[in-house]
Amino acid sequence: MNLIMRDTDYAVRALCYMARNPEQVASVTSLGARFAIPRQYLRRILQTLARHQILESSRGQGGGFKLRKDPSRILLSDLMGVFHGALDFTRCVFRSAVCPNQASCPLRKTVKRIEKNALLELRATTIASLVAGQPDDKTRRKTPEKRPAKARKEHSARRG
Amino acid sequence: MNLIMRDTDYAVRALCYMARNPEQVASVTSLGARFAIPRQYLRRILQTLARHQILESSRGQGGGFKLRKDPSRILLSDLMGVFHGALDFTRCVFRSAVCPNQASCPLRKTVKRIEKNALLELRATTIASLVAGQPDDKTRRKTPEKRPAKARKEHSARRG
DNA sequence: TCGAATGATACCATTAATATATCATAAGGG
DNA sequence: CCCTTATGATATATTAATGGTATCATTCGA
Repeated sequence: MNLIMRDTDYAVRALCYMARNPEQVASVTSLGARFAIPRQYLRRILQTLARHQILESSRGQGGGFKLRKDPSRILLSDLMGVFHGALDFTRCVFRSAVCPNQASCPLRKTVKRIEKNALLELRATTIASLVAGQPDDKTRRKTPEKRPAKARKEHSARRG
Repeated sequence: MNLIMRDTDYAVRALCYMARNPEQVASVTSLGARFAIPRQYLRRILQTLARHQILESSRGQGGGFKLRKDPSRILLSDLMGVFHGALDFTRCVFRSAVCPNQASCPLRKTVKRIEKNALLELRATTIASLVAGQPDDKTRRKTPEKRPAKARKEHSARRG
């Protein structure tokens, strides 16, 4: 019952960073180290975002990614859509074979109402709004830079 | 991205039926046939509900299940909790190892807000309210009884 | 030309979802 | 009394989704 998946979450972090550092071309290696995200996984994520015109990429030495779209036009709902398709709380369960009276089914109506409200909020949340809601990078600098870029992913406490 | 899982959905159907037929002791076989739900799966579901004091069971010939709790006190959120634990849209993703600034993280706040609203609706939805929202069994009898109780589950069009 | 970077994509491991199967026990009916 | 129909408990199987890794090709700057 997870609303935001890991890939979406990782994407958000990387995008927020890029929004706060718009001039910089950020490489997967540096971003992965900074946020402790597995390199190859993050790489696939950013490549996907580039294919969707959200990022632009440059190859070769000194290459990496930067924003192509304005942060205020990158909706959380878009990102979820990129990685998992459009939000659909009723996928499968209410498919016609199982639930023949789709139109009237009150359970479906309830779920659809919840979904609609969730979608409104997800569309109102953008990279820009997330960055704005966050303390500025310079003000809260406690551990970020001194984290030894070691990606402690292995102990990956699931269900923690 | 499914809010209601199959087991919860199956449980809702069985419970709604029992709410509409309070005197009847319903066997897994009859319910499974009526709603085209796999027998053994439904059985495990109802056994779980019995363990949670939502149903009472009787064994042997003529046995089966009936409601123990009043339909208006069986919340949709409860059922989800029985099968999948309490609703938690932020499970795992925001665990501390990955998201160190849990308190301030604006993404987390957004998700928590969505979750809170969803929970309000899920708690407002009961077996009683679902039954009330549904046309009475006798009035809408179009296909229900003539469905040949054959459980067309195999073609199970996933992602449909 | 070397090395650091992405593009594309195939592969792998774990977990969750969705069942199915089985052994034991209980209870009613002939 | 035993057969059939039930549930109680639980182990096993199957499939898809999730999270992550590896690799080959290409690009580009020093």
